[in-house]
Amino acid sequence: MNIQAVCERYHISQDTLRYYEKAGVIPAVSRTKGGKRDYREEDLKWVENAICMRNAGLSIEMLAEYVRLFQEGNDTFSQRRDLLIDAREQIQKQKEEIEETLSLLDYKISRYEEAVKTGVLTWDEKHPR
Amino acid sequence: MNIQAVCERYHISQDTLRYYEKAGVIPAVSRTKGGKRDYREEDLKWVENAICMRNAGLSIEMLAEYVRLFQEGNDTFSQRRDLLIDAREQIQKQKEEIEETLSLLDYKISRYEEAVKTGVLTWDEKHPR
DNA sequence: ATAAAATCTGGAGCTTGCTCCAAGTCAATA
DNA sequence: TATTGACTTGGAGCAAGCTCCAGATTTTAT
Repeated sequence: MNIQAVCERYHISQDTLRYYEKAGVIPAVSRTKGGKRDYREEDLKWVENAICMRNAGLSIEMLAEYVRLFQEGNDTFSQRRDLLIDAREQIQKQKEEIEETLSLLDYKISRYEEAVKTGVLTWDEKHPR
Repeated sequence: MNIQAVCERYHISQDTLRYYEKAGVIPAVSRTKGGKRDYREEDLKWVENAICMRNAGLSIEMLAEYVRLFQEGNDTFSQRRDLLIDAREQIQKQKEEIEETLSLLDYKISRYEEAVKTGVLTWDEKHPR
């Protein structure tokens, strides 16, 4: 599968795909004899993984470190586990920040729905701005 | 309340506080007659709000737009409501990405816990990398 | 065989969101 | 009153994560 097909499938630019490879976020992709990238099943799995983790907000650096450990072989299981636990903690915390903000937004939106109707914006004192 | 006390209370730098004000993420802060910032109750509410929204991942630009509408007065209720709904949708989506990644991470971590014990790393084919 | 389209590489450039710095002002203390 | 320390501003600098570009190579279509 050529790079164009991959970037269409995942709605990601060619530049970003090449950048991910150069940055080590995915291992070196298979090539045709002409030197063009030829994404195999395995490569696509790595691309999906990178997109998923990046969408959740994990850093390029962290993903590259995982790939580095992966390529180092079976002596790095515990380091990889620790890295993944670290990643989980990071995004779990982010999820909590989001939940807090969501509930605040829900409150504010309800106040604005009312304000749009009545022409008056009111805040319950128990709530922050 | 002076700027130092505020940044200590919220674990945020003086530079960031001044930047938020300059960027319009919070309205202009009250001043002493000497020209120093003097954060009143109202100012602190805005600071808290900015920190909460930024932590959830909302952009400086979006927060500044809200403040702009706020300062424009009561004719902007519906625009502010729409902006907040937009914000909610953004971070709701982000929360979903995180949840997807969390469940993938949980699976991978469990595989690595096992790998660390047994020396062998296995993937269930139903799961992605 | 040749033109056009796709891909390659290395490196420069861009955007966001801070972060740091210099030079000046204000305030409290010795 | 002099000095020290906190605060001010405008602007430069920085890190992350792309994004764009130029010039070369490969592939496809005519």
